[in-house]
Amino acid sequence: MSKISEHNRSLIIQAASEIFAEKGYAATKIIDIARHAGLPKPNIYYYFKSKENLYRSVIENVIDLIFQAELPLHGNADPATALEQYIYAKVHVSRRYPHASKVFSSEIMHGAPHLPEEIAARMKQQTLACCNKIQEWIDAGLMDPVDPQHLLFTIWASTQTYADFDWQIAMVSGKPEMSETDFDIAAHQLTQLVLKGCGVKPAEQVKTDLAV
Amino acid sequence: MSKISEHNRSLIIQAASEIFAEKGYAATKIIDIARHAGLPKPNIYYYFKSKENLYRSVIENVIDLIFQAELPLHGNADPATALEQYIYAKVHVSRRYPHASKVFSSEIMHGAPHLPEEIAARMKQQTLACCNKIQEWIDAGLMDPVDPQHLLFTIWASTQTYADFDWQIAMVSGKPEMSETDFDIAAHQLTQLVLKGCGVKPAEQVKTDLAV
DNA sequence: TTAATACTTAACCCCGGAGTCAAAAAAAGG
DNA sequence: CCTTTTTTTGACTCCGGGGTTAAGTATTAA
Repeated sequence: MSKISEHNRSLIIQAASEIFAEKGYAATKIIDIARHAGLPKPNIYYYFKSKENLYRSVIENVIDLIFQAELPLHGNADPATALEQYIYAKVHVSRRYPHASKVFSSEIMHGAPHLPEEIAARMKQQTLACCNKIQEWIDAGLMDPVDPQHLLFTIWASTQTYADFDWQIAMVSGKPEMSETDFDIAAHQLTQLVLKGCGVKPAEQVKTDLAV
Repeated sequence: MSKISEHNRSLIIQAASEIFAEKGYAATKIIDIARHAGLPKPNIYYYFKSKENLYRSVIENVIDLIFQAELPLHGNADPATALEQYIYAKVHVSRRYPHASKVFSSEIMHGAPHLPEEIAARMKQQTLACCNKIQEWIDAGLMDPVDPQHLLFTIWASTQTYADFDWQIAMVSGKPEMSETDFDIAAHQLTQLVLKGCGVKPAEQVKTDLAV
């Protein structure tokens, strides 16, 4: 794949992400993506054979970002640290890649008609791993016996909301868009809510316990 | 407005809600709504002049339901009771009117292009009232000093997620759909998370305090 | 019973957006 | 250089879905 091809492909994916996020799949016109990428329409068809195909490429791109954010829950950190990092990672995705978040949400909301089976399987499996990790913490007495799945749903929803419902947040708060600090405050407050709400022992406490 | 007109209108609104929720505005075909309502296509245009107009009617319908759920925060109950009822009301909307929830979310996610200015204003004003109420509780020492707006965002997101992301929840949990009990568990756990996470004093405590 | 109004229906129009194509231009390769 | 491959471009086709029309059939009102 030549330099120019690679460059144009990423230009198009980027533009497509934005337009798909803004309008949704059906309302998106290829020509709008083309204009936004500064290329003539047939180029889109040259690099990606169809609208459907382009959309799938965008989805794959987006999924990678989402999956990246799951990493903090797969290390060996204590629950307080892991959950804090997890929430920050999730909020970070909403801040840094709002388009990706919206495309993903939109896709899921409409029953994931374009999501490859294989990706769904990976999602399920990864979620299971997260639930197991949380269950371990519960069994070890490091936090209250909550339902891990519902806890995840709450974290997912609360963190993605800052990208997906940015319009509502802007309207309600009166600010046209959230600052870096606003995102940090949001992540911090959600972390506190989760840690305190689930009775998670602070990190030092855990170390001490294990040392004894 | 005759009996038959009223009946058909509500048939159409109902069918339209479902299809709009399932597919989104642009991907929805009027003929699908017609079929789903058991009526010929031109009837849709007879009762609602255009797709846009029908969609706006659906939105108004939907907004009413959403606004209904805000009521618990406007009474004089103590925070523990009010928040519990609020969360249950929100979850109830997701369970009972999943289509409404999705239509609303989809609309907001794409920048609310069809939402009348007047409704946005009501939303803002009502949110402000909720924030004030929470701030009062904080000032009265009935809960931790959290940011009321972010708390609301968390509650909105976490409750709506059960309607909006039902596909993901079904996939992850392995159950094709959530039972009544599942919804109750979800509402209960979220309530606990919020109450404990925000250090809300239990209802009895509040009464005692005021009595002293 | 009749006139007016409300509702239904089949057949139609039309536009916009997905997708194509063939020829030109530019890059790469020898 | 000339040849081959990649990329660009404007001008096209085609069709699906929004919206219309005009003629019909029920309902209502008096």
